[in-house]
Amino acid sequence: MEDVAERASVSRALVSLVMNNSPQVSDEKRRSVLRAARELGYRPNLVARNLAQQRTHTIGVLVDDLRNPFFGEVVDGIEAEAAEHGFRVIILNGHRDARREVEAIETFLQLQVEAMALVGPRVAEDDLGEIGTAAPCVIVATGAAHPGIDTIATDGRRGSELAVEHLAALGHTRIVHLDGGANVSAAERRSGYRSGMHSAGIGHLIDIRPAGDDETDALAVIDALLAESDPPTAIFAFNDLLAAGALNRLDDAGVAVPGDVSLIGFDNTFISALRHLSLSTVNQPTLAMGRLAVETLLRRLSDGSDGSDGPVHHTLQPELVVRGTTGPPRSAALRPRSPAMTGP
Amino acid sequence: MEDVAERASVSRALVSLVMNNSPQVSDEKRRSVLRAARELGYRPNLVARNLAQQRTHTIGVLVDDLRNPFFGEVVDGIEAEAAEHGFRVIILNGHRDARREVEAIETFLQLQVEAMALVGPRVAEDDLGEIGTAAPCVIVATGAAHPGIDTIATDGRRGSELAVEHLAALGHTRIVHLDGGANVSAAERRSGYRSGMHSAGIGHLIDIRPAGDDETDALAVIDALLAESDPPTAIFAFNDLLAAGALNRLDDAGVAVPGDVSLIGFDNTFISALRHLSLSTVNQPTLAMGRLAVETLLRRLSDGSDGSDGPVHHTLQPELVVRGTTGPPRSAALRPRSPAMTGP
DNA sequence: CTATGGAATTAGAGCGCTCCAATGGTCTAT
DNA sequence: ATAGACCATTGGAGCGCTCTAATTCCATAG
Repeated sequence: MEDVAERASVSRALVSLVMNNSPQVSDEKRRSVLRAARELGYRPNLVARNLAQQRTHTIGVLVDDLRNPFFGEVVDGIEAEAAEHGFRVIILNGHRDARREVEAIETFLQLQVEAMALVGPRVAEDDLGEIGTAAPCVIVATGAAHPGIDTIATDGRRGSELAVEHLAALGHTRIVHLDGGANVSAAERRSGYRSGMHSAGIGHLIDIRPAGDDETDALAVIDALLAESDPPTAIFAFNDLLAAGALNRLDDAGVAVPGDVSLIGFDNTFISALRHLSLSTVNQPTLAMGRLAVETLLRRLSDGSDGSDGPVHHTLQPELVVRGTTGPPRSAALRPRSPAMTGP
Repeated sequence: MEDVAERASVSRALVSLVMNNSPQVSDEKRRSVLRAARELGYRPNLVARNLAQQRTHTIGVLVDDLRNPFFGEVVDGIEAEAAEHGFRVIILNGHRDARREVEAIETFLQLQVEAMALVGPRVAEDDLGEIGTAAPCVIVATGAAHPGIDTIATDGRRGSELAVEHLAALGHTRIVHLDGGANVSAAERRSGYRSGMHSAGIGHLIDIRPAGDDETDALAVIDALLAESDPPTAIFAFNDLLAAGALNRLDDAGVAVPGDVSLIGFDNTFISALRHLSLSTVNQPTLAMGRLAVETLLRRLSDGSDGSDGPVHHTLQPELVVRGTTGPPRSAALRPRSPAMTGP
């Protein structure tokens, strides 16, 4: 910068003004500074600028798992909205691990991000402690597990109800829920499953199996289900990945979907749309969630409020997406020579 | 920091030493500084540290598309290796757009990253210009399109040959290649397809159709192929996503895979492993590529060499992954009443 | 009792930039 | 002619930290 100033025979301050394209520099000087900068290959040092300005114009985005396309879509929304407001986004990977998430958040704070969006975090509110309030922070896509922090979520309860209603309307009664296990959104979706079952008048058939949130988590549960004397006619899985895993296993076992068993997931990831899976599922408006997350953060930023005075919870509406893995129940039990159905 | 120093009644310099856990501070002082820091909720300011140190210990990773799980896996490898060497990784999203990639790289440089890994970039070497050499830079997963820069790639030519050999061994001769179009790796895979066809003695049947690198890019091409009087018996797609799109469309049209048409992709993304797709494909060792990328960067960093003195090209070996979408050719043409095969 | 060395600590300059207050210059109104 | 207003420009302090060289302190040797 020194050099640029000298070459353009102006002061460092003037170079700074040009670099921030301030309106109050003469065209002549501006041109000469820009030329000098180009000739010297000058590139402003953001580290120094951030320090001097005491601002970074940066939002930190923590992504639970870079391999899950669902999160990628949310991040797209975040980036779009952030860019429109002159914010940069840097992404850190949580690797599906609460401990690494906390480390990442700590890194964000040390890097002086102005706000943070945690996308699908696994860390519990308690473990977040002071760290989550050191900068405006919003939690995206994790449901109602963080009452004390701003959140953007799809109504997981309602989404589950939609799934169950759909299956019940098709005539299913023996509907099993593959539970998300340790995943933070699991409780909400589970409760939606419960209430859906009750509203459909089949509350006594509620059947919840702990599974997880990854393809591999489905294998053992499906094996166990198929080994039972009278397996369910429908399965509602915690998310698409789990459903995909379940589909694999059912296929292995020669069970037809939806002929023998109906299957529905959650998230409407692009994989569920692949024709050969053609998974019925529940859509989350990912892009809107991302944008809303940034809006919320920017509001906190301009308010100067830190969220301790009443957090904001945005809940978006899920949508049922019916594809090819749900259909009417089979008329006989899977194993030969068992009664057709157990429902009332 | 000032406050911490005062509270522990030591100098700022000593606090700095403690924060960087230098061995040459007495246990007594160290403890008292750490306590003061904890009590005040002190968090070192990395921006200031980076400026003072003239180092950031940061590697910038540019990802072509966050929604493609293939890239997520490469990044996992990069992060693992970087962490082992005390480097932080920050990720920027290229959004499948060369212009935004250049912007992202510019941002990295301004943020003073010490090195950059470009994962699956779309930007051509020429457009990179000076920008790519302002810091050590390695290009991952984009094949041989960047002769002047360090690269880590799977041998796309060999991979394509494997795919074609596999199809030829099954008895296919009318093998069409769905080309990656503007994607930088396209040329290499195309040339592998060519040489594979020649080695199989069916060079005269080479048939390349421009497509793209996304699911949606397959639709029109498949429609066109099916409308022809004698469609191919096998399709080799540029990547898994494209293959998945092709599979969708073939399915729509009631064409059996692999009964009527065999299909093979490239990348071995986790989606290809989903049982219901069960896509035959070519594996790239993603994790190893990520780690190797960081190794290469670190070597440049310690050498002080900037790559202009002979870039390094690492080429890893692809592997054929045979799943359920490839099989022997159909014995009759797809349309009734056409001759069975056109091969020699 | 002083010299010597080593370990622990500190003062202070400096990293590259921004931003406030101050400067000089030009123009208009009195 | 002079005061005031207004604009482009600049000097210099300061952002929070590190790092070198200097200083202090203590133990040991001469």
